[in-house]
Amino acid sequence: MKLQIQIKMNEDLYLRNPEQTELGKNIIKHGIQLIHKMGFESFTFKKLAEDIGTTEAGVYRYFENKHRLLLYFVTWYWSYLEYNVVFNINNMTNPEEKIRRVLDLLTHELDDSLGTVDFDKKALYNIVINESNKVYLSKDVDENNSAHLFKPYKDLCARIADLFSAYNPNYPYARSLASTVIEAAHFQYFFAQHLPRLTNVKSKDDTSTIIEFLEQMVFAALSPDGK
Amino acid sequence: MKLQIQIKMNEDLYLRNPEQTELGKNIIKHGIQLIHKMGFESFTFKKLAEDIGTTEAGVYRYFENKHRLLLYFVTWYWSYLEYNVVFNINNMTNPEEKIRRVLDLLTHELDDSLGTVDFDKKALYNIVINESNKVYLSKDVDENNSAHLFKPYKDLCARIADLFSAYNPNYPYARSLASTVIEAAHFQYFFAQHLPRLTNVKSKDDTSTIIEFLEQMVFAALSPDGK
DNA sequence: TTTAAAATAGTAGTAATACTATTATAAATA
DNA sequence: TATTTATAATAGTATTACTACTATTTTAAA
Repeated sequence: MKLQIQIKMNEDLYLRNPEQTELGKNIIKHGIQLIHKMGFESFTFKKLAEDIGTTEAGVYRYFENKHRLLLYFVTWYWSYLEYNVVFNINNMTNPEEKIRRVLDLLTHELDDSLGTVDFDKKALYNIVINESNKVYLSKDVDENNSAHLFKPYKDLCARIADLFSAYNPNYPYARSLASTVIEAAHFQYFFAQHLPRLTNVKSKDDTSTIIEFLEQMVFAALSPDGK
Repeated sequence: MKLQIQIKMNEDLYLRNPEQTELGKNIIKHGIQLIHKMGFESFTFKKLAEDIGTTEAGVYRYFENKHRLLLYFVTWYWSYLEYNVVFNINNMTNPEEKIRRVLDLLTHELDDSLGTVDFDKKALYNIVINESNKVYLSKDVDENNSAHLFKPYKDLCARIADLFSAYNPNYPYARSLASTVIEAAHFQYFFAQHLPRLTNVKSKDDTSTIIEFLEQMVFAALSPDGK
């Protein structure tokens, strides 16, 4: 049995819920493909509209601008990942095992174990790697943050930080380590692909090295006798 | 005695060397101020030209586009930082002490110990924090990389990785740790300022926590008995 | 069953951005 | 002094990021 995944999105992310109409679903589906293919900077609502077979104004009725659409995608990923983390470690008792599983989830494309969606998860993972930082590295971080648009990212980070604290209650930088690990997982993948001198990861498919690097770093940092 | 700092920049970064004319120097000086004030997305050559008192075309004669100008600034920072690292650890013998000094340099605004420049170093540091990732998170990474435009970043990373390897020759992820630490230093600063739930750093002036976090992480990871 | 109002979609704009081509002016050299 | 040569300013264009308005369809009330 396969479930259809439904993630409740913050209503401030969109002007009209894209999940409720055919056009809306097409905006999501084709939007992910197009941003993935041409990169966020070259992506425009006009190109998206042409791709779908609607008008530019049609897209604008769903999303305020392309930044909001990107934020919608990235937020979906964060939410899905947190849900995936919770679901995966649910039946585990060993804190170390939980952390290993989380690092595993962070470095892999989203799998379909929880259910299916009607867009390209691989493309979405690539968007997260290449573009996700841009959603908060902007002049309206504070405004967006006040509107709780980054809540899923902060929840994910807090959840991982809690695992670190459970493993070693005396470790004082759980949140910093969590955000560092999330970002590093993505950056190491990107560097392996484009700037290999910045990493020991051999290729973009070499997820095992990313995991080994992160595991060694995390458990060393969390070690009670860590200097 | 104060020296005037001169950093040799890759000639592919600009159309005409901005250091050789008054207008060029103004583009650098006012460009840094403007990007810092309004953020890279809102920044345009037209606004810069108006600010300086020249024309848009005048700016275009020096830089191909605003991305290249940003890359020029970020590259200057990387080059200066590497020079600063070399200069600072030059007379040190203890590998641990060297690493501590590097982490210190990474988390602080550029100081004037090496000499003076005629632009706002504080503003440049903020640009690096807020915008530097955008120079490589773009569709033309590979092209820019082929033109050696990221060499200073890679050199800086290699230099830090070498210090890690000197401290522990058996550590297998020196490069990954170096790039992670560089990025983390900047991200933790940004998170403290805008998304505090993602960090244990209390405020943007709380550099000591950033340093303590990074030091603990680095030395734990590099520890020979690290699990 | 007609009619009005509400929702949705399409057309046609505008201001700003990111440039480029052309013309004008100043400086340097023959 | 004439003439290249270098540099700067003017005036464009195509594209982007929207918005206002009009047309059409759907829904609901009379």
